[in-house]
Amino acid sequence: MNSHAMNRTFISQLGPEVLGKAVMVEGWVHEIKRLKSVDFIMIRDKTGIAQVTVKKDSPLKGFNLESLNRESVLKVKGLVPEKQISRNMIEIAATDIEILNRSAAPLPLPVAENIESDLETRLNNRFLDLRRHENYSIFEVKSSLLWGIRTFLHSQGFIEVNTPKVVASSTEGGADLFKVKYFEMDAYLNQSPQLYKEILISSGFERVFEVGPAFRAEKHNTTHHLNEFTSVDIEMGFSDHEDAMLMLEGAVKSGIENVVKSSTRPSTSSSTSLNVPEIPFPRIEYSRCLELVQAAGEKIEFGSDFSPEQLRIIGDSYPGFYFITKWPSELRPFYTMVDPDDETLSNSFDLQFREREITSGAQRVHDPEMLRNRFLKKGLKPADFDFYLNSFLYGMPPHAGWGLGLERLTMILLDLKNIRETSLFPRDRTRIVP
RNA sequence: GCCCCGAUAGUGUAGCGGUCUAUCAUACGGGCCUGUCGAGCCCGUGACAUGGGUUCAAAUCCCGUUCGGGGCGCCA
Repeated sequence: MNSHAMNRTFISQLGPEVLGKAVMVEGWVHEIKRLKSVDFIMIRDKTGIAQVTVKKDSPLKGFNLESLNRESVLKVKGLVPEKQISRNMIEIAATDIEILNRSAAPLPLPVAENIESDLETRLNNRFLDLRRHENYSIFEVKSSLLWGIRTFLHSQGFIEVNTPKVVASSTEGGADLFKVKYFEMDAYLNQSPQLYKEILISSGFERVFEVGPAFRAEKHNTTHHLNEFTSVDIEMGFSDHEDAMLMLEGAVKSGIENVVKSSTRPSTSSSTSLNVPEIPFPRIEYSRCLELVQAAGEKIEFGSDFSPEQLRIIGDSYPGFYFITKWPSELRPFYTMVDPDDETLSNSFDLQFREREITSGAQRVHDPEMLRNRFLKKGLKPADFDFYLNSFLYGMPPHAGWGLGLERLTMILLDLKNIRETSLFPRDRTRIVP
């Protein structure tokens, strides 16, 4: 830290102990109020808002209040008066104001006003939108959440890895991939680190996790899908789906604990779900969910996925986090282990929060012959996946893992209506800028 | 990909055939004002996405285009 930063005080740190003392704060002009005998400048940094007062008779060099716009960047030195007149924020009597940079006016988006703008307008001017504390706090929560998950996984002997996002072939065959030019070759943006983290299990890493982008070229248009999202993935050797579920609920609990502990309280409307959940989460078998949904009068047969409406029915019975386990084999990707007791089922699970899916996981197939057959059954060419299959030929341990959508989890914790709010610069069907 | 819906000042909105030289709030510019704190008061600037059509008359009705929203499918 340099001497400049050391002189600066964050606004939230201006407490009773600074009364009568000289301070220096830096930030943006939140609001200006000019009265006859005194001018007020609300200054905002990422921690809070303070009121800078300038008496009309106080000569401030290099300072021209008349031409000062909102959102200009200031460095203010001043005295914090013993006698505070301001009712809801700390007051600083300015002795020196330096305009570090000016803002243009009018703003394309209100920062200080309580006017709701369309998400479209907000995203087009995201840099300004994020100056609002309630929006910043979403990313504070997301960061704390991830930190808590990372801490937990480290405590369980996982190491964090990074695998390629530019790949030659599809992971699961199903989801659409973004095609990119890679010199003279065709390549794709990876939809999941699945194959690579499994290879690392063959490499003897035993426990790995990765936090990285995943790309899905699906033309969905919903409030809970992004074409680029942050996937938290784990894979663990000598383990099955039960082990993976233990890790998952532990990680989620640890993440939320960290949010509750460290957040400066999200100012988002309703953060009712921000209680540390009890573990273990309920484990509900797919067949049980099927009964539940059928009992509610829905038409669904074994082998079908649940519609949003049907997930709502299940969610009503299990408010909070719960696992749906033992999914039909045919609904799962080729690398999913079948249930040895019932070939039609798989050792798989989804983590749900009410009607929302957050995580998908399973024990994986580790027998190369079985894997080859699964490829064929799903209509995939094993030859395209030699780089992956080869790692199964020379000693691949049984293993399991999961992938968690970080934006989904953040959205759920903060009860946000649109997943785009949880991505700094979301990529959806039509948006690649900014 | 399918099905609904929408587009009015910087921002968010009202208006849904003539009374629209278009409402309100806020921002912005100017002025006033016991230190304001969701400040207040006065004045001002500023908009009907786009092309065609119907009509004596279109922000308003119809069609196309562009852009956007929601739901479904698929998934994390």
